[in-house]
Amino acid sequence: MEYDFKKIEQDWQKKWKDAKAYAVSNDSARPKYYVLDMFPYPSGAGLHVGHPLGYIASDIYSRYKRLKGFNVLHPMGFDSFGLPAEQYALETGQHPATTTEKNIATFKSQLDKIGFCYDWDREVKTSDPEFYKWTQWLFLKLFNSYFCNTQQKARPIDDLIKKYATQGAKDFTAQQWNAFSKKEQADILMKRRLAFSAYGEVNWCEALGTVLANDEVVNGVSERGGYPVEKKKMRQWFLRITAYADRLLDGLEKVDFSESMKEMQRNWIGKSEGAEIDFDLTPNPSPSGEGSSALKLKVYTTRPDTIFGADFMVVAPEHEIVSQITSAAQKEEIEKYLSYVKSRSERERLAEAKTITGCFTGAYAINPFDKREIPIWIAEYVLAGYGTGAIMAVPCGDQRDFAFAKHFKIPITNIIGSHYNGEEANPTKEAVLENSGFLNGLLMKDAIGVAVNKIEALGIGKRKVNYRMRDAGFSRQRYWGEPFPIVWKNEVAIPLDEKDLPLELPHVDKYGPGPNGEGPLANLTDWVDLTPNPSPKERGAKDPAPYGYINSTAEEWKKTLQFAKQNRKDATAAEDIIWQEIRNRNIAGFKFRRQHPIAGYIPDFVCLEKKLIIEIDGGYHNEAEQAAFDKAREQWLAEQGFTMIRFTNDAVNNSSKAVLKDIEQALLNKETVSETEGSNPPLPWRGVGGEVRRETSTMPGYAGSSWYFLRYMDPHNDKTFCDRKVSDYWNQVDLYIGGTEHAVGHLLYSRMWTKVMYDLGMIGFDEPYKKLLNQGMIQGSSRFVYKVVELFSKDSNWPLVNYNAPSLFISTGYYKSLEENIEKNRLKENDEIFSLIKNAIKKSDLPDIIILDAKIVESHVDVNIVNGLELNIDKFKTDWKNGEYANAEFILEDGKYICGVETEKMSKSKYNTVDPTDLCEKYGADTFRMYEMFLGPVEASKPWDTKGIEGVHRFLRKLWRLFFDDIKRKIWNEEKANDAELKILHRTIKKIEEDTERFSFNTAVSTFMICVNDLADIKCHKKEILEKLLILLAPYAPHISEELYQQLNSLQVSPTGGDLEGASVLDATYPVFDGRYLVETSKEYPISVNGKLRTNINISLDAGPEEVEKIVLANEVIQKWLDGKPPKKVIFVKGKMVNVVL
RNA sequence: GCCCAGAUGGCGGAAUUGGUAGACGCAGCAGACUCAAAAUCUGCCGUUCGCAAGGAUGUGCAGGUUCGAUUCCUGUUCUGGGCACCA
Repeated sequence: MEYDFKKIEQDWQKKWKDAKAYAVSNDSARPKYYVLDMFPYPSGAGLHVGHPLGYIASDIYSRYKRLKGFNVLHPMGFDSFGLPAEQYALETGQHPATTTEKNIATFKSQLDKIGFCYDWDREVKTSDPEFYKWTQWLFLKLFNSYFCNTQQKARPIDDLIKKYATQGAKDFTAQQWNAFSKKEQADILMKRRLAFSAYGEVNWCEALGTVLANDEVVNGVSERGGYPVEKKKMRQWFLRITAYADRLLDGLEKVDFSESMKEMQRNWIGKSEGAEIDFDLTPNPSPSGEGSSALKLKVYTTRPDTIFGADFMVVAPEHEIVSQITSAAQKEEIEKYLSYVKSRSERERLAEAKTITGCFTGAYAINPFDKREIPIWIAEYVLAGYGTGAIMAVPCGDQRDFAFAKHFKIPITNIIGSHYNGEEANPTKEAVLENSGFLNGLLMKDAIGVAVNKIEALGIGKRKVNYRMRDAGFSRQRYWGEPFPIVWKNEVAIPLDEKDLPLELPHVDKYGPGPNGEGPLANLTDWVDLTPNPSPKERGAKDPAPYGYINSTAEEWKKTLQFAKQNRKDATAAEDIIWQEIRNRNIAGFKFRRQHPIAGYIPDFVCLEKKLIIEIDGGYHNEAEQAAFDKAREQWLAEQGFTMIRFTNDAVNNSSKAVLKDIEQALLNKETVSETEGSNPPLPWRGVGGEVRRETSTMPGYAGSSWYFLRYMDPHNDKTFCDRKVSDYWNQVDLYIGGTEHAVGHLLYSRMWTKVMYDLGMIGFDEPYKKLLNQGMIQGSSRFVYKVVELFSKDSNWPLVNYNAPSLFISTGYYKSLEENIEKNRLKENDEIFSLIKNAIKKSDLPDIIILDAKIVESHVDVNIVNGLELNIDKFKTDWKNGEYANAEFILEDGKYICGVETEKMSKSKYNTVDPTDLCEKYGADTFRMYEMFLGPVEASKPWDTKGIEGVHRFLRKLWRLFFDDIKRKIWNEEKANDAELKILHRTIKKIEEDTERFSFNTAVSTFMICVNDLADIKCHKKEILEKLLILLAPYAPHISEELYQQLNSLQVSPTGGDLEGASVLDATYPVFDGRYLVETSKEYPISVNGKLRTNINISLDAGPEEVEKIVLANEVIQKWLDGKPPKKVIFVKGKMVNVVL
């Protein structure tokens, strides 16, 4: 029987699905194990071979754990909010919800083809309202909590409010607190909330009217369009992650992450201990001034011991003190510098470390100890956000300060004697201080404490622990993210009630930015503005209207909508007659809406395009009260540009034709208004207050991913984000697999959220991930072709040939030599490439002219039409770029077109992506899974190369042939296995188990190969051996293992499904290793002389040192090396080796 | 500039604790089977000297520790990844 992987894989994927083989219960007697992958962003490009690397590893481990008797949770979902979908929407007009849904479907079908054991019933999607309802809910928890410094944990903000109201705080008494206005109280509380709002700087691009990410800014201008970008302060949301800095550091001790990963997080948090020192300033911006001004400059330093070496101060350009201290003389310079800095992104300020820039303010600080006047500079290398935004620069001890001093010719004070050589700074702490007043003679590291003590004693500074980490910016001026459940009322943030969640992301038609740098949501004025209607009185109406037609609050607006709905149901006969006629654009092609609220009013029919309202009036409109209301309403609507025509019920009942004629005439008489204007008539309260607005920014990508691992546990719970009993059962993620690119962002945020949830008693653990395994990045291997575009002659600068059709491509070897030759200016008429090009382009006038230069364009070509390095020319002609090069000509090497290669990031635009689905089609999922693992260690990054996949496929076929012969016969037997066979089996069991446990999947695959090779060599077809091998293999190649296991045991579950319990290899009993089969009595010892292997001798393992030495020295090869002399020493490591030292 | 990781045949990689360097696979070469192809099987396969036996050499480079180093130490070069110039 052939190994028909297609049929086997299709069948089993269906059977497993039907039997719900991967359904996971939250209730099991077995021990739990939670394996999690970092969920993907469902990009439009679909899955490429880089994605599944980690997924296959986690799948193997999950299946292995299941065989070992664990209840394994191994879910998958999608991180489906994000910028790319929004960008795509901006370009194509397709709604992100639509494209995202489509992309997810593609991803899922691609994942399913690889045969993962996900329980899809637990799928989560961060953009699903059912999911982000809880993201918003958790945000409210963060908003309603503060970090208690005494208890070092999050507590409900209500506790703090209670405390303020009863005991007050450092800055105010309880009495004062209670007297504060709501706004004053809110502002104080905002400074403590874990999710808080404050002003933060963003990259603002005026021309695009939008906020840009750091990497969208290049050289101070926008990446797209090249418009100027500057910093702008905007209200933003933040998470107070800095409060958790110490606990995030401490937590690293108890998790199993790689050391480098922990190191990265430590560096990010960047805890440092130092001191804040207040420096007095000279009153006048000149060194001759005396006394001190009231202003002080607060600097942060980790090296207070070097204070006597502070030759200048550097203040961040954004620092507020700059404008206050700048001298008149320096004002112009400073302003010039400030505008330069404003145009620089933080990333640029970081990247160009070599350029030294700065500007003197004209002001001087005073060294508190020796009263030396220290010039104050501003420079972009000091950031406002870190420490105090100001440093004391010690050029002899800090390389950056040194470079700055040299560049601006600031004299350098040496405080470390011979440790400073004048050539470069020396950041040592081991030198003895000189020129340092009261610190003279002290070792620097001892002086730190002495200096701080003195500073504190003088009251000019204090010890201070600082963190490099800043609070996490949590808002984005974008559309495709979770809306904030926040309403702003008179500048106070009011959280939505929990029962109003989810606050669904409203639909928009346009994805461009809103006004004033706000996100697209700001364009939805109806959605944003919740300012209550003015009361009828405020509006000038004489009497309150009946039937709630005029509303005063948002709550009443809701009622209006309900009213409209009810009105539609309760339509009069006359209304129905008209509706039948005008619906579906039946009257002159115009669209009418029925009972459509316009602000607080509900007209019977309205055509928004024409701003035409039709009222069909009953008798009560004659009553005085109603008539007054009608009048007021008509007047306001007229102000908004609406025309109203009225008909009585009777008129309609008597002659609907005439009524319709009138309506048509009215439509034609009026001008059409633009769609936006028409569909969004301004509400009556617009401009009256504008005080109650929804938050229009959305949450960033990491919001959902900060807690998604909990939702998998209890994905359908509509009472809470995750039931406590359930999270107690599943507890931490035992194994988390993902890339290093999330080392700091995602991992730190989700660790913080977990700690908050733990503090608030919502879950029972404060670290989300017990063990983290980093998968390496699979890079793309790009292929290039080289097209001749222009050739230049010796005598002219003009192109001799503008070579376009037919296109000419030259093979890489020629391209390389051509490049080289042109560089050396020695391309000769008799060069091979010259005549080749000549022949190819068949230009008769060419021979007289020496080609001096050629313009050859390198371009990507799809890796999938290249075999190794050889371009498939036929496919290139037919498939590439829609046949653009059908008539192309090629200059070949040895009859082949060899492509250029480069390793780059895998990306659709580089045509270097390989679709796993294609490989699964061609070789099967089992082959694909094993090949990805066989490629190398999971942690290692490597370029993708499909070349070796054949070898793995051959291995599976060879396995198949242990069970079936060429003519489809089963060839396994029930014979008892002999020692040799058992030895192979148990050696394999041991190695596979060890390798799987240590995630060394590549060596496990080669172990399987060795095992199958060995069994084939000795023609072993015994069920006793083969069955156990299949169970070992099942996590790696589940389909073939299941098929053969079923055949071997004649199980065959019905294709329509049913219970697989006990009948599937998925739940077989994992073979138990028995060391007895591997016991050896002797070993082929390697015998070295002076560490160099000379021979092997088979010696009993029982043999002791003396016996071994005797045997070895008697050996003729060793005798030869000894040359009659006795050895100096014989080293014997039992069971390992022997080394004879001469 | 700073931090982290890595460097082994033509290629991907193995060597788990300092103990036979190159497992396993790809590619290549030679052969068997076949009319032929595919598939399969067998052998060879770091470099170099040698007919061979055997020797020399070899894990980025230069040193060191050791009876013995891909593994440990020092320095160095290059490659990849990260970064918020963090005082």
